[in-house]
Amino acid sequence: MGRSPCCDKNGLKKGPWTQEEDLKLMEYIQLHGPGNWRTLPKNAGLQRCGKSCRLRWTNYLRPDIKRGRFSFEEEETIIQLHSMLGNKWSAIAARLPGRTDNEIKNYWNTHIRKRLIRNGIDPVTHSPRLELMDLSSILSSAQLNLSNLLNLQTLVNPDVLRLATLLATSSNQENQELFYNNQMNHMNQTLHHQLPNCPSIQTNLPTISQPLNQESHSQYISPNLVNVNGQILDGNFMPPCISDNHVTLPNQTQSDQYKAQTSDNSSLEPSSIENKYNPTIQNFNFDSVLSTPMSSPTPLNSSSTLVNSTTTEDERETYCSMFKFEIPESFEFEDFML
DNA sequence: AAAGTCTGCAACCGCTTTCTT
DNA sequence: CAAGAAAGCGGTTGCAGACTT
Repeated sequence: MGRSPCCDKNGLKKGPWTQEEDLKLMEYIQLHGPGNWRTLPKNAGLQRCGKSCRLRWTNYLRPDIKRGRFSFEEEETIIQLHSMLGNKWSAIAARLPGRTDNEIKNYWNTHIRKRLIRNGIDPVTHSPRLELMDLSSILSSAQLNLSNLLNLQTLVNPDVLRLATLLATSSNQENQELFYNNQMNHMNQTLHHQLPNCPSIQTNLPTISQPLNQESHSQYISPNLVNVNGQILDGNFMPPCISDNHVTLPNQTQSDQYKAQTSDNSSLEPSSIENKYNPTIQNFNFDSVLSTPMSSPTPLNSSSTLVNSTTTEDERETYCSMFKFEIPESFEFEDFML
């Protein structure tokens, strides 16, 4: 037969914990340690069920809990892990010392999720969704703020980067360099976060002398793995060419160019921006480019098979290209997954 | 200043997995 | 091996405080 019931639910207290209850629970755990939640409430003199005690301890009273705002690095880690693990909050929390699954879940739902949607990123698949994009917020800041959007997302999902490269056909060298260096710095940061011992990437800025057609685009941003100082990396990035107030789409005539007046668009209503720029976006066939055989990992959802020790070579490559770093052969996914 | 709305988060609920007998 | 309880987990709710009208 099984165990006896953990607690009689009748007459047990629910709702917010009082200071006195917290004190009782902490004192008891300091003396006896956590665990055996079934008998703990009775022994500690609490009118709560064991489940409630466990939750209170793990989410609030534990001494190693880090409170306060999430740092940029923590946010970035959450986004990366979520793109890989989905809503596996406990697995994500295991990678963020001092943070609880509940806290991460709340933070995701109240902050990160909303911001991704605002930036046109589907929070479930981490893929770009133009219909979700808040054009006004993107266009209203200086330099189109495109690099900010991309900084956060390109290392999560290459499709976003590919969208950026679609916008990268002017020949403004200064902006090419700016964006390229920005991307490089961010890539190195993320790389070192994942692989602390990996040397920094240093490559020369490729020169784009004229707008790329789709064929050369595919060639240019194909998922070639490049060997950088002995590390195999996905070389799938290139600098978009964004001039001060124009972004030129490939295969577009001058009249179709996506003109964004960065100096005055802050005064535009979202609807007027949409009306002004939608024709260009609609005319351009994103689907045809996105369906070209580039690095496009299958979007993960919560039911997707997670990386494990039986992960195939192809799957490894997929995850590599997703995050732009190599997963060494010796890497034990099972350890990672806890 | 009051009422209504929004936001953040602690805690609960119910389902699944793990463990014990 | 089966039954049933404990533990774990993710989704949801309810409330307090902040913000807006």
